[in-house]
Amino acid sequence: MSTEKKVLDFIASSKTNQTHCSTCSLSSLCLPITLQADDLNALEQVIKRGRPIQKGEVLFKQGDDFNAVFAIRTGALKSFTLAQSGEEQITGFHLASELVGLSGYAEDVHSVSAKALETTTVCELPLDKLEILCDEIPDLRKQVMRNMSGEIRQDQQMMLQLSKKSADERLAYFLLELSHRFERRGFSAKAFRLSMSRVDISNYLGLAVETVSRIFTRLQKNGLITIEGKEITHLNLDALNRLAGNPVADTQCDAL
Amino acid sequence: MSTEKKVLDFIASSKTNQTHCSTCSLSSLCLPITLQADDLNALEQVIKRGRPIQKGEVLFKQGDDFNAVFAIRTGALKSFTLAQSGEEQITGFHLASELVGLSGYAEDVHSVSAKALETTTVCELPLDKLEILCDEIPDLRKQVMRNMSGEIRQDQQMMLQLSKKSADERLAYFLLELSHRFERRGFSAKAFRLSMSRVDISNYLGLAVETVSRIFTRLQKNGLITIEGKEITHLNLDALNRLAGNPVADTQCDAL
DNA sequence: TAGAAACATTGACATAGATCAATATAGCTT
DNA sequence: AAGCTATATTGATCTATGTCAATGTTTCTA
Repeated sequence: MSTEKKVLDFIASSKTNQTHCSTCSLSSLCLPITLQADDLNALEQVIKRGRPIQKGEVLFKQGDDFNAVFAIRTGALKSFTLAQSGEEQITGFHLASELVGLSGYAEDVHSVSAKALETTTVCELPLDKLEILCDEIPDLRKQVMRNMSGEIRQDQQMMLQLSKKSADERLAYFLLELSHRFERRGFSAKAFRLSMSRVDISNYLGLAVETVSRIFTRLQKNGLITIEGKEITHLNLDALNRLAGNPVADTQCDAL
Repeated sequence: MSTEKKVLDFIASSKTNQTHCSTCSLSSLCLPITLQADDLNALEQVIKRGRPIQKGEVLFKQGDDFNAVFAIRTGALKSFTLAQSGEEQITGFHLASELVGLSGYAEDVHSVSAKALETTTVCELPLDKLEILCDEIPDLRKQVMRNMSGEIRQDQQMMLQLSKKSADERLAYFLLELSHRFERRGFSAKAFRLSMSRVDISNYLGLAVETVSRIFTRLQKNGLITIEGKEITHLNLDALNRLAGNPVADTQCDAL
């Protein structure tokens, strides 16, 4: 621990030495990586702590020059693209410890906008500096590439959801994904707060708000979740997995 | 040109010095990059030419160890994920000069399968060697990252299509995307062959085959395309752009 | 070159989820 | 704390697209 240190520990609690969440890392996928102390110091020199971003505030906009990526320290963001026709598609929700903005790399401009879902603090990683470090620190390069690759995987999973799954399946998928992400960060898998609105959820899942609302109440009626407003107090993970079409060890599928 | 050389030229005609398609490159986005002659030689040492892959044959499978990525020299591939429930989602079609398999990076196993749509030849880039070169050649690292980032952008565009666009809009989008890619490679934007089946197209676009078939005939009836089987002989690009919801210089939108 | 198998088209009908409309609730602002 | 606005829920319809079924057309295989 004197020569190595988890990157997330650093990101999440910059300048301190807390060691919670030891399975997490810089990666949005929470891949465990470690950096040598020297490398970590180099990275530390480069990170800029931003002021808090208020709910609804924009961190960067689609089309902005791509000159930094951001690691979320606290709070949550959504990112979204705008079609020429004006339609908005939410491409992802981002929680603490995740990296946002990498999709801008290909075109030198951000390909999405990012907006705070609640008061959020981020670390800014200026691109020029990050580039240099990626060439100097192979572990960092790998980690950034893993991040990108993970986002591809995630987006492709979403394509599958959007093109093949029913509304119920999509909502179950959404809840389970969130649940996993909270769990990996050391929080409860069964109780958490939805920082995004119903409209955001429905936009993300390619559904109408009304549909999402109806499904939430139905899921609640059938005992798959307990929810009040944005507060989820209990997820029946097995039942939701069955509903989402994922394999579950025990019993057969008769939820809903 | 003695010290620099387009990478695609190399990939597409390995061991020769052809210089056609000067705007293309290794990237699936056809970003123009160049490598120093020395670097190019280093890359050349690493590339393995594979034997031709026959139509329907699998290049790699979801879950396979991730130990190489592939650059397509000739032909076309589709890549797809399988849900646990068995549903198949095509995540992309890949033409000559594109790079496939990068999404496996995050998990050390391929996250998709790749299958030939026609007889196809590929260059194999063994991962271990590619990794070393990425650390030695910053330009190559950047190019690989641009590739990944571009795939994210592309997948997110697809999410928008799947969740916000009508069947007609999706098909128009699909045709226009293909058209762009052919054009960038120096082929006609208005006439080309669809190497994938209607089933593949419908799977990719999240529609039923019947819907795709119906739309093709309707588009033809309305003069937006001329198509016979897999052979497209004329695309009305302006009208398709209007249909897809893209801005077009002239007249108003009353296609269809 | 015939016959089989895969692929494509077309029509008739069914339905999941969108849309429209009304009401209820939560979160801000002063 | 009252009032305003944004957000959420619920109900009643409507419709784009899926599903089922039948037929036509290519593309393989022997």
